[in-house]
Amino acid sequence: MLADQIAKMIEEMLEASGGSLELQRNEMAGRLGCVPSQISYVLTSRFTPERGYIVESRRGGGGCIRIVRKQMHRDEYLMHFFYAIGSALDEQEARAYLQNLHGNGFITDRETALIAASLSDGALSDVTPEGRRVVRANIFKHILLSLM
Amino acid sequence: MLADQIAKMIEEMLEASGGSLELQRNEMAGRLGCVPSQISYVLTSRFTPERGYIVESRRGGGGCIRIVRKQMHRDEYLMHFFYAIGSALDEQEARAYLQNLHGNGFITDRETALIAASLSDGALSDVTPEGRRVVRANIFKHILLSLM
DNA sequence: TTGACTTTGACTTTGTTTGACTTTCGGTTT
DNA sequence: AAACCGAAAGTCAAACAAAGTCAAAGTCAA
Repeated sequence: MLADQIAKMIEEMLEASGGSLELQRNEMAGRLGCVPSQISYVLTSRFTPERGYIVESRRGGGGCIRIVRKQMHRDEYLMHFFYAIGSALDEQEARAYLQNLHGNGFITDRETALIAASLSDGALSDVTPEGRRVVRANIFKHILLSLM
Repeated sequence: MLADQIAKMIEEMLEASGGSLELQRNEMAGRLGCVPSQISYVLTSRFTPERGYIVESRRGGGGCIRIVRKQMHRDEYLMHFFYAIGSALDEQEARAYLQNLHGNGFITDRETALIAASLSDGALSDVTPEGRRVVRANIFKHILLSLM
């Protein structure tokens, strides 16, 4: 399957470059003989935060896509959290996780306060109460990845 | 990319001169082999107040452009931020502010990465694109509060 | 045969580069 | 002075160069 080939190729490039790389969507699509949006598809379906990847991009002339692989096995503890969080989370649960992280020395005082602030109901007051729990889980997971 | 090269060059000149400098648009464009308005473009797209720069200029014979990197003091700085962020914010703007905070030593590397992660489009992907900008501004403001 | 996953391409959004035209400033000429 | 001139910088829209989005169509396994 096309998508798998592309994923494999990106994986190899990541390997060769030690975990992070920049590519140009159009250029890559040209080399592979596929439409550019196929690259986008592969990135959104395979290189997700859940699987430990961070993808950023820039449009316009000279634009590009940056892919970073986070070392999962590096810290099983954080990964454990990552999975424990699941897809939704309320403020109390989030605080509990934070306490735990803090207590084990993964994050500083300031970082704890800062993360608590960004996950608070107040900060997310523009999201519906139901969506809020989902958004909170997502933010938390992105933060965990950034700490690895 | 041309714009990035120019930005880098100006950045270096600022560094070498300790934070402020004067340049001539036409003369600089000549040296770089680009049209003068490219310099203007770089200045308006990169050397913005959000990123902590002040740009002034004088037209006419002997005219020039003056660029100053400003560093404010903590209190007024954070106040200013609150105003500046407003009620909605896209990811690019958020990054610019973050870069500014980091550059002035208000937040560490880790904190910068962590906040960037929590404000990223990825982290907020469950919110509609429009709502996202509002939520992002709100989170950012809560984070700033937690830093005071 | 249905439902999840893939593939494609038309259309949108964002960012860059260029050049023609305008405005402003300082000096010179009347 | 007032008018004029040339040397800056400013403005703006068009052309170009990416990446993003989305829905329709295709594929395949259960």
